[in-house]
Amino acid sequence: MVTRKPVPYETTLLVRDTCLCLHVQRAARTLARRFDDALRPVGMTSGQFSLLMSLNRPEPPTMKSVAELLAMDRTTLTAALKPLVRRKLVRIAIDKEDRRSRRLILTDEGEALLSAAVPIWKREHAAIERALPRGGDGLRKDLLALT
Amino acid sequence: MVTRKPVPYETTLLVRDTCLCLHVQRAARTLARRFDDALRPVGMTSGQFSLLMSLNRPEPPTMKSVAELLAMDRTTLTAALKPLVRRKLVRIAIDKEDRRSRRLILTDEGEALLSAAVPIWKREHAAIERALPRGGDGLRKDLLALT
DNA sequence: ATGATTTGGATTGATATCAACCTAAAAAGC
DNA sequence: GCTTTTTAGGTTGATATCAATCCAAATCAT
Repeated sequence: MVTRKPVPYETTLLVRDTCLCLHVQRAARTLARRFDDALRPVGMTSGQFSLLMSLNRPEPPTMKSVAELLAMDRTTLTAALKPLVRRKLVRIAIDKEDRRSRRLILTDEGEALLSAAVPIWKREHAAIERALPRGGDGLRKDLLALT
Repeated sequence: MVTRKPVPYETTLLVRDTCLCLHVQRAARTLARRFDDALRPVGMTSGQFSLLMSLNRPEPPTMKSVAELLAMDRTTLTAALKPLVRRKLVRIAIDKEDRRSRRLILTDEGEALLSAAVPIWKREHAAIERALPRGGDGLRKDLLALT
């Protein structure tokens, strides 16, 4: 004889109310949508903003370091770069010192687009911090502890 | 004459250190990977776990209500259901009262798989809460405020 | 009632995500 | 030196994500 409801409903409620993976995914989707909407006028998604911004350094970073910074898989980064390279916002160059590595170079067009996005980010981000009862610092600490 | 570096490096550091969208995305990726790894032995991803668990109710929910609960687009839910329906873990039935709506029904196989996943979730989630300096409550509050 | 609007989903197209597997280059061991 | 191992990325295949668009059913307005 097979048990009909092997998972009690209370467990479902417990997961729904406490699961941090679920809560973080929900917040991630909501925030991404919000920034996607805000950045749409300049033709950029939230993920592309984070990626382009991470390339704005004195020394162009390697793919590995960017993937680690964004906590994403290296192959995800490869895919994410394709539309940016196609739009000539990013250029990929083989590292002179280590020919396995690729340097990710923000082009002038990429810089210009990023520049247009910065005030949008500032406005949106300030609004989000205001919505948090205790500001963003505690949240950032917790999120860093998870990474 | 075109300005060379329209976005100051300090802005990049500010975004990297404070952007909640970025921090939440990073944590979301890291947590998803962690639960994906833990749940792999039972053949389920973290997202599929959340989805299947949300179907374990006395009354099978509609797609709209599940999409809202998970804060995901309705079309994302349509896509996410396909592999689950194919594996016969979920069955989709037209609502009797409103023929536009679909009721998502957890099958016996779905229940069995979910049942196998619950102890894994409990173990993993307890470990994550332990890693948070102030426990998960503050984090959950903040994440809810963002959604 | 009946025509207009709203609502629940599906489809298509683009990007995002990662596992599994592959290649090439650098580093380590001998 | 030369072989083995490690490391940086790429490719493929599957699922995830959402915008834009469409369809059908329910609701609203008159």
